[in-house]
Amino acid sequence: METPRQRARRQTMDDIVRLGREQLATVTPAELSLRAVARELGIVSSAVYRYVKDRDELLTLLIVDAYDELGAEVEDAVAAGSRRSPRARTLVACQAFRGWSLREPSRFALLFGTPVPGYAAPVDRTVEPGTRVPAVLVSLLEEAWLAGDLTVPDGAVPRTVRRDMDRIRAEFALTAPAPAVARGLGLWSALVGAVSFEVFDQYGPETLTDPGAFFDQHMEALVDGVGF
Amino acid sequence: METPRQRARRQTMDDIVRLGREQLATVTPAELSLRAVARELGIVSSAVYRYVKDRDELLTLLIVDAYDELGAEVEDAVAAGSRRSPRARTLVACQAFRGWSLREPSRFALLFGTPVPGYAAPVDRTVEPGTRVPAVLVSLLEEAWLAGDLTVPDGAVPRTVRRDMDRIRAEFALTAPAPAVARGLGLWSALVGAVSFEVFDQYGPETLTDPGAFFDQHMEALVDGVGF
DNA sequence: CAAAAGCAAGAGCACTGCTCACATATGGCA
DNA sequence: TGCCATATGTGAGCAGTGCTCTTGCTTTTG
Repeated sequence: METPRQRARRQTMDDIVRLGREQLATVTPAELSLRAVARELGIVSSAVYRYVKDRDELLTLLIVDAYDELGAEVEDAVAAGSRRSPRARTLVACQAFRGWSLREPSRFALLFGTPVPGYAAPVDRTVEPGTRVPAVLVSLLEEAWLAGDLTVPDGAVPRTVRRDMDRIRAEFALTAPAPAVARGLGLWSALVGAVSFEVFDQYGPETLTDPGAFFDQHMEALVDGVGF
Repeated sequence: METPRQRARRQTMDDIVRLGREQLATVTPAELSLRAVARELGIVSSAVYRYVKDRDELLTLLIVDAYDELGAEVEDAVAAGSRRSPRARTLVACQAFRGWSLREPSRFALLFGTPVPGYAAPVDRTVEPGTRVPAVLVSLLEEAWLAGDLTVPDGAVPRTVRRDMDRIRAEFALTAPAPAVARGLGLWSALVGAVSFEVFDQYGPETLTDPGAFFDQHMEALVDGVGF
């Protein structure tokens, strides 16, 4: 049974995360303010430390929150097109990733931008939600491989890289060969790079009038490169 | 002739930029402190505003500084191997980019990470130095095209993208066709993405024991995809 | 030589994260 | 039911930040 106090605490925790998330809509992660959260919560600034140890603690909560929302959105998008080819669904995943990121630039920055000052995300809490999107990509790769729709790139893979890829293959129980996995990982970093360019306005000013079309084009090229 | 006062001012300006750069070695852009610069300069905090209008102004100075150093380093690396193929030199450029970025993570973050709060880099001062690296990539692409060493990807390019690419082609006086230029731009964003993953530790923990080898592998794949 | 312009100092405002001593409300237990 | 520990909220305070303004001094300039 949940005592009223526990219930109140849980609600307050939820409010804190919600207010933090709302704050991230207008402000970058580095300037996220605990005092502002307390203020909007109608509580004196020091009281918020009863719920959250640190500013870093709040960041961790928001990171997990963002990873989960992003992961769910990508997973849903992929699941919605479950009758299409792995290649097509991979493109859908990329578009879903981009969509969320453009809608939530500050939360994207929280996950993939400059890490905040001395903060190191606690591995045990962020790794699992943080791997949801790459897990989707990797499972689509595997699916394509099993269906015989994946062209394995030829050319030797350095021994060190092969070992790393084999570890990943074991972790995700993949049968797709190491070179393909390596390309998949490359796709992941290239995807984040492309989205990061858009979200952070890295393309020169006025270079792309239709960034969406360019993105789709780019992703198709990348996916082709993977061997889909 | 330079009056002593002008001379002193110039030196102080140089010191400010130098101290800022040194501060960036241990601290992320978001927590760069004007007061700290003033302190190390042996000056009271308010006096630094005689030289630098804003914290943003200092950021701009440091951005230009970093772009220039990075640009020079990449250009030098490419020039050093001037007898090699455009493809090989493109890979050299990527490696040089990665090298500088890993050596200067905080300055990399300044250029390619989360943009600081309300700060928008003044276009007239940052665009020129900021395009040095992409300019190198694009000139290597052009060189390969002129040498007949570039396979133009087939497949149609959406009209909007084609227009954007044509604008870039005009700006850089390129004869290489639009689809190739598009792939070149994609390479640029993928390169930044890959380096960003390393600098910001985006790959899971302990996934890559030999990130350099993976990077080289990945870049070769990307460069192949461009058509080199 | 006097006026103007440049530079530095110091106080002050508003904001941040975070700690601590204290007061009050709540819940389990005797 | 009454008591006592625990949970929660308060307010003051410290150290740090960016930035502004007044005040005094120094250098350059007309």
